[in-house]
Amino acid sequence: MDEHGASEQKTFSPRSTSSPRSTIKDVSRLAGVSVATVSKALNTPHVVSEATRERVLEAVRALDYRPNRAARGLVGKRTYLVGYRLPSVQAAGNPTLDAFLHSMVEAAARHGLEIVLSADRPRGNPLAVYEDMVRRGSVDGFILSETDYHDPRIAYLSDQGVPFVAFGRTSDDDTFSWVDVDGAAGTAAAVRHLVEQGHERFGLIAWPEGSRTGDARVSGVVEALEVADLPPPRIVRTVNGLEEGRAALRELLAAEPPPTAVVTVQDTLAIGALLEARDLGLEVGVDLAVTGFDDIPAAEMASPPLTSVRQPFDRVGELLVDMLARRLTGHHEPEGILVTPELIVRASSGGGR
Amino acid sequence: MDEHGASEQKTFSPRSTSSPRSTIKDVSRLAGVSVATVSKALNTPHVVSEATRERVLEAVRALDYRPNRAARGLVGKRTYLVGYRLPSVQAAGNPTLDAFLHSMVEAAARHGLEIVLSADRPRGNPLAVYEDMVRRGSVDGFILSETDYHDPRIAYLSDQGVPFVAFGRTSDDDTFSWVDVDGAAGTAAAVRHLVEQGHERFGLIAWPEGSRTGDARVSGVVEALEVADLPPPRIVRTVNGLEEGRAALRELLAAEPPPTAVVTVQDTLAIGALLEARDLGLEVGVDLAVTGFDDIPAAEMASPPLTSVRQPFDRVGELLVDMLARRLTGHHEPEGILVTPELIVRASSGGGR
DNA sequence: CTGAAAGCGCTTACAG
DNA sequence: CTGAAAGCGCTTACAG
Repeated sequence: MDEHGASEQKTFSPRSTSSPRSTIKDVSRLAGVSVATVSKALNTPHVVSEATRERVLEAVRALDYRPNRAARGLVGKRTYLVGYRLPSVQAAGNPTLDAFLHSMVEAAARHGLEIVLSADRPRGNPLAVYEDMVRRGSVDGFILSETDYHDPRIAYLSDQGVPFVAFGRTSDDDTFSWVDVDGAAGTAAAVRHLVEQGHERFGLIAWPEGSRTGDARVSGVVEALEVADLPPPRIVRTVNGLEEGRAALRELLAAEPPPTAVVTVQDTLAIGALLEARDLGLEVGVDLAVTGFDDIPAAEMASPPLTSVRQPFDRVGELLVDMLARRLTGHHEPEGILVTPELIVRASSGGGR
Repeated sequence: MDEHGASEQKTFSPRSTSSPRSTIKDVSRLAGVSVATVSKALNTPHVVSEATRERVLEAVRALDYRPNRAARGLVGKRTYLVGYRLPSVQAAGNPTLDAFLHSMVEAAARHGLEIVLSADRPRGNPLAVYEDMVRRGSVDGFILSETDYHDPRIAYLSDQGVPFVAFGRTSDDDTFSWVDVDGAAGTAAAVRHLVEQGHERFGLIAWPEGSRTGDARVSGVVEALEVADLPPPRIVRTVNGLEEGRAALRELLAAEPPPTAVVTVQDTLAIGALLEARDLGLEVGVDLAVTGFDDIPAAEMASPPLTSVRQPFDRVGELLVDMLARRLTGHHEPEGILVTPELIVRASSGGGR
């Protein structure tokens, strides 16, 4: 199936020249100075003479020396590692993990940090994985996502004095650093856009009450309609899923008179509504408007393409890492940054006379 | 927006009891033995007496002691860390990163390992990030994905004697350990399924020649048609994208007579074809069959739902980590595991009289 | 079976 | 400005 690589393979392995990694001792020997001086030339260059510094740097280059991570961490009490627990898979969607991870990893690299992954242990103490990393000193701090009301990780890490930053606030007087996406602003933008199209009767497909993220998205709809002096939305609450979206739409359309615009808190629900509307003989974007949230890849591929609210995950990841890097270098006052999502208008939100 | 968390926040921070992490010395003191004995009780329990072992374990429990990672790594020449470079974002799709990462992280945890992420540096030496980690000894080994013909990382790591395993073979006589998904088997299964439906004229939307993954998927189609004694597919080559899929379908349908079944090497292309077919007045699953590859979330949400080939990323991640863990504990013979993907049949592949 | 000692590769006071 | 020394928290020969 691929004869290409077969014969050339050897070309790439020019014998094991495997240079044993060089240590600070090798550098000191080659530069003719003590190891202490090498260390200083690298970490606090201003305390060594220029001549010395240059000879050291030259030796470093010649040997392709890089300080050993473990040794550096052991004496410096720093690992240059940041812990991040992957969101649970069933946290439906996570279409966004990709962009989020990338932005974190790249920002981390700029600070000389790396991201270490962990996963939730199936059932059992949700703190276990954090306790473990804290106690073995394997990271300098954490980035938290999926924070919710009363997140126990926040109490634990604060208590232990371990630096962390959170994607998501938990209350209005948070005493830790966070970055959050203004979900209410996102759904409010969708509502305003629909109102401009002439829509007056709104339906809302939402999650069950009690999740920080979901509650914010609902409040954005409710408040934007108040501002527009329109009646509140008819709300159907359900969990993520295509079938759930279909059922919710049916329920909304059963009202008399039925809504002409349906806002949803997540794209999968919106796409379910799209499919159901078509089966019902309605032309979405003409007879009925539908909007989603998250702008998952499927939104653009839907028919008609789905208007959705896109969260700037690439910025969020970077902001979080920058914030944590500040924390790790002494900056202690908590800070919070609220990021505004962007409404991506596509054909599904037309209609409304 | 969320008054819930505000007041209760304090409940979770019962004063900073921040126990300074205990060290092996604390344990040795509490257990009344030397630190060497503590280390042995933990690492080579059979060399200490049962009584001692128990007293040590008790002290460990009492102090919630965990060996410091950096110290352990420094002396043991092991970091218990595995490096993984994220696939480039533009590697369109990666709908699968999520499942893949999860399975790797969870498998790693079972081996006492953790995954450290890195990202490709924009332009520049693609090996730089690996060289850096190797030279600072920050990981025990690597997991490679997106391997392609003549992957320079393989030569570099082999040469340096750094353990690694690859998601993807590069040739037939690979001298390293790999796990690969049998892409040819995947598209062949799609073809057989379509043949069973009565299809005889096939179109294939593929990537440009020269990618390991793409070439395998094409060969699966070609070979399955040969076996079925049917004419070869008409092939249109293009890059990923909805518009690209639409254009490719138009090109295929321009043939005389046009194909009744279109196989694609990726779901986005397939969904583009689906949308174009509808615009052309064709009913997919009746007038024309279309299949995809990857089973991205959008496949299920398409209309009609898209028949697609699903790669078992959750298994792949685990297999890779298990393999690497074996390598790290002395097992040296290279091994290869070929995993078969699964055809997920949905409505888009109907028709064919 | 147990412990004293050396050492992993660094950094950081501390003298000079 | 430079270097000798101590020490970070472990593990691993080596004696006893």
